[in-house]
Parts: sequence; C-alpha cells; structure tokens
Amino acid sequence: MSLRKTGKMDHVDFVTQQWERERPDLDVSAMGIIGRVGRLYLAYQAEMQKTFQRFGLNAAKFDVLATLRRAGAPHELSPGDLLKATMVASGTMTNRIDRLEADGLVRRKVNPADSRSFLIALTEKGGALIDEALEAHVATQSGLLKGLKAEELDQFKGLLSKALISAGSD
Amino acid sequence: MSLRKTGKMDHVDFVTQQWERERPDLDVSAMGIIGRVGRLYLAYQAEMQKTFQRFGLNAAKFDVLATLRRAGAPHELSPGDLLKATMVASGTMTNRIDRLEADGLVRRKVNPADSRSFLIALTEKGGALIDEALEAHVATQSGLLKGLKAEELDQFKGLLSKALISAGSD
DNA sequence: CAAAATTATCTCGACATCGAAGTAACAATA
DNA sequence: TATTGTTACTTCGATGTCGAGATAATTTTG
Repeated sequence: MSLRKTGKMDHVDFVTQQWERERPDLDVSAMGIIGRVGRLYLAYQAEMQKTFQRFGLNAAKFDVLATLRRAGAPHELSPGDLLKATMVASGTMTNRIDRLEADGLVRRKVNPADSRSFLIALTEKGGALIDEALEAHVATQSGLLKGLKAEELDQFKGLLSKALISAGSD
Repeated sequence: MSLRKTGKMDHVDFVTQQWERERPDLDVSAMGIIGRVGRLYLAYQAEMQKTFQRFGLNAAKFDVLATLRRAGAPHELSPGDLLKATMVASGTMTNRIDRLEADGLVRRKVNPADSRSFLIALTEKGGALIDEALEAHVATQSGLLKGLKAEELDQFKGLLSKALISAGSD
C-alpha cells in the first residue's frame, strides 16, 4: 500500500484510487457515487440512532410507532398494513410487534373485520412517546443537513429522485 | 388514511404528506432528503447483492475480499487492518474470516512481525474469484446510474460530498 | 529484567433479520 | 354447505452483527 490519504480526499476517494492502481482496466467512477450514498446512509443511521436511544427506542421500533402515528386516528393498523409500509419480512414484523407490546407501547386488539388478523394500536404511552420522539427526530434530521443551502437541498432532492428512478426504484 | 398515492409522488413524498397532515407543526422537509438517501441505499444494496450471489458471495464476503485485493500484492492484511477498512465490530470480522477460510477464499498465515496477529491472505481461488466478481460489480454499479447524465453525476457527487461533511462524516 | 499497561484477536450471549413451513380463518366454487 | 383455494399471521432454524470480556503477546515503565 503505497497510497496515502492526503489533502481533502475522503475515504471513498481513497478506495477509488486504490482500485485505479490495482485494476486500471476497470471504470470505477460509479463507485464514487454509490460509495458515498452508502457512507451517507451509515452516517445518518448512526446519528438518528442516538436520538432513538434517548427515548428507549431503536430504528425498528421507531419505524413501527411512526407508521401507526402518521396513519392518523385511531392509530391502528393490521400487521399486514405495517408490513407493506415498512418493507421487512413477515417474521420480523411479528417480532417487532411482540417487543413493542412487551414495552407497553402498542397492543393487539381483535380485528372485528377479520379474525385471522389483529389491529395493532398505539397505547397512550406509545402515542405520547412517539410524538415526543418525533420532534427530536426531525430536529436531528434538520441538523444533519444544516451544512447545505436551500438551493443545494433542492438540487440534491432532485438528483436523489432521478437516481432512484435510474436504480429502478421510485 | 384519506391520502392516496397519485401521479408522480413516490413513497417518500407520501410519508411526508402524511406527516404534514398529522403533525403540521413540524418541519419535515429534511425527511424528504434523508428518506430518499435511505431508499436509494436499499435499492443499491438489493441490486448489488444479486451480483454477489452470482459468485457465491454476499456483501460481507465481497467487502473483505475486495479490501484484500485492492491493498495490492501480496494481498495480505491483518484482521486489524481489515477491521479499520471495513468498519465492523471485531467479532464480526472474526466470523467473516472464518467463513471465507471455510470457503477456501482466504487463509490465515503466521504474522512474522507480531504473533498475536495473523496475515489474512487471498488464496489463488479467492484472488481469481474477486477479480471476476469485481468486473461484474462495477458493471452493476454503472448500470444503476445509467439514467443520469455526466453533468448530473458530477453535481450529484459534489452534493453527496457536501452532505457527508454536513453530517459530520467525510 | 520483572511488572504493569496496552494491543490484537477470539469467544460467546444477546438480538434482529429473513423466509419457508405451519396454523387458522376467510372466500370462492360447485 | 362442503370442498378447495387463498390470505394473515406466527413459528422456528439459519445467518449476521454487536460488543463486553477472555486470552495471549507485545511494549512500556520502574
């Protein structure tokens, strides 16, 4: 390893440069973008996790509670609805609900329309907690982006949307 | 839930709109950016995973093999070097090395400089595999970004770098 | 040089996730 | 209505990760 990190080179630049030395036949330019998306994601996750922990939550629990909260009153959804909204596997959702129920943040109510299913409802405690945690969460998110001007944020959002379409998501 | 996904609204727009109805007191504009970074990350991971699987790998194994490969000849690093490069916990790296060793893709050699440590070396099989998988991987990455023009990619990279700095990473 | 502090790696229990298979209830069909 | 197919959720084994503590070797200090 004769290369060194110098000047304003970040980690992704360093990796890219290593590849250019070792495999000069390959075009690794896409890695500069995709690698940075990955690093950014991890940086965001790490910071948001700290906020969740202040409320005794983690990203998984926050995800479920927030989904129930933004669904609107009476803050009840079936496990299947939660599955669709959160993109996790079925067993994962069962486990998340179990843990939230053990914490007293949600409860399983009978679903009068379908007794194969339930209604997962925010408890009073769960509703109060997610409302409070949410305020801290949006503050954390705003803080993460405070280095970008309004115009840059607009540009950034537009490029992210374009990138999502390019990646076949949307 | 009276809102509906219509027109060119993506999932992040939908969630943001739900929050604006339920908690109009909060500024959720940052969520539009951070949410899209998350979705984009997941889309990239899912697609790259498919490439790894074609070579009997997953992201974790590819990560370690690629780190060894781009370190340059003789393609040997200590577990500690690999830890620093990959940002996982110590037990995770031990596990990854164990599995790669079981696959015959790396082997533990004695480290003449420090016998608390080892040198993790690519085997011939591991070197051949990572060289081949890497070619497919960069092609996958290029494909994920093919919907963006060169100028947009430059802009995007610049904004990602700025966002990383803003998030306190770099 | 011996003792203490540090360093490098591994061990192991806790936890989250996936996804295939199981169970129970609902829906469609004859 | 009895059968058949579908749907909704849970169970459970496999896998991957974390991180505190254990072990062994090296380095520092007195």
